[in-house]
Amino acid sequence: MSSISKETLQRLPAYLRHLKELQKQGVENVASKAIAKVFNYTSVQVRKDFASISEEAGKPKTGFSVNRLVKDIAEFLGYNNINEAVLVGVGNLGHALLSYSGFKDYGLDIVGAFDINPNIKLVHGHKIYNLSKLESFIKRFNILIGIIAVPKDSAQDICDLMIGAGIKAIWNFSPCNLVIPENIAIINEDMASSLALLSQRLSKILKKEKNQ
Amino acid sequence: MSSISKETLQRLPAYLRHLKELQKQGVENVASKAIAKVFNYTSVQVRKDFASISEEAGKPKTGFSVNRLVKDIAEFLGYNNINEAVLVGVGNLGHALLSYSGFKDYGLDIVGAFDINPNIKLVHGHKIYNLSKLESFIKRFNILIGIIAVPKDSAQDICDLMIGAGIKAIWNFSPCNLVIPENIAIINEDMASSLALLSQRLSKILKKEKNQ
DNA sequence: ATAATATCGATAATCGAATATCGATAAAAA
DNA sequence: TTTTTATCGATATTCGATTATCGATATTAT
Repeated sequence: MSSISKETLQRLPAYLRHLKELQKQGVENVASKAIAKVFNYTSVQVRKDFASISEEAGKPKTGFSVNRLVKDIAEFLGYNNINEAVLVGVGNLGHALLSYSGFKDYGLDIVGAFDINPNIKLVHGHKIYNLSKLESFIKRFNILIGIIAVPKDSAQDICDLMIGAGIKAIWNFSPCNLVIPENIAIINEDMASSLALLSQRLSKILKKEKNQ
Repeated sequence: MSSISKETLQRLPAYLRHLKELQKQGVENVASKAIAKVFNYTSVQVRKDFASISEEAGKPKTGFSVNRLVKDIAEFLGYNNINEAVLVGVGNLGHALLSYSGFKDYGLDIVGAFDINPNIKLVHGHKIYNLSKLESFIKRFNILIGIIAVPKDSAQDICDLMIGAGIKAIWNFSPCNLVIPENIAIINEDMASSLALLSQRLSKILKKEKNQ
């Protein structure tokens, strides 16, 4: 069935952002070519991406309905049915995550935040619970998503604790490789990996400029 | 020449982390199969990745020298010659980035932090400059990397300012699509994109469990 | 009404990355 | 010393994603 490619899936949120911007500007229709230009893709790719998530076809000479695309992408990404998540680790990064108001737009709601340090009480409207409450909280509210923002040395312990309590998907912000069973989803937010890519591209650009 | 694939490049930092861990444990040699198991790759992939960045071959029955791999990967990723960067936006996310001590290990040094709000003075040992100083700072110290951690509405302005001053690579943490000329490198740290992937994997897992 | 044009969808071709295969070889066991 | 075994590198294959091509069609212009 709806077997969408990983690559397409990852482009969708960016499309959506852009399309919402167009919507705000009152644009009603948009050609794949115009969108392709913004993102530096080919128009074929944009059309294929759209085709894989929307029933509505684009019209020759007119393009795609912006409203319809916004609706279909948001629907596909599940931005309408909110997922609840717990966050563990309310250090600098945890603070940043808790203060980010955009998650709800992406269908994510951090309903519980935990830290081993009981001094912290309230961060951006989120009450901070002691780590000892994590397990029962996850079980009681049947939470499926866990966000890890603790120092790397405790990340694996927190991960195990989460999985033991019933968490099925982990969003890991700690710079470490977590070992997990195979029926658990994980995304590592790996800054080192991004940075490697950026550095390489920078080198290429500098080399190019030199040779000109 | 050394045309390494994007995918390989992005796996390297994780390998390095793991290999350093092995090094700490006193492990001298490691088989590609053992590493593959940790990351859920095939051993062939691990070997190909290593082959693309190291001259040293692995030995049958023994595997690869951990020390040598650590040396070669770190060298390849440029973790020895540090890149200097400026950061703009010292809100919650900016705080988190400034407080992260790991960047230097990845060859990145945030040498200047800027904010439009002149009340902030010092964050984790970094003096915060007024945004008005950004351009001259970049020019004076010949900074090539700019980190954007401002609200999305001002991100494009900051981006333009950076590029105008000579920045060649942008690490964007704002949830928006920046428009840039083609001789500039950019990486978008797009949480919505990661989240989309995580949600999809979670759905798949839940569906699987239901059908069992 | 007819012709020109922009855009589409579907199919085919290309490209790049992951995986499988297999002969070679270093170390360990017999 | 000979055999077995774990592991490797190189090559071939498969797979998945991107890009190119082309005929069809809605709109606009003549």
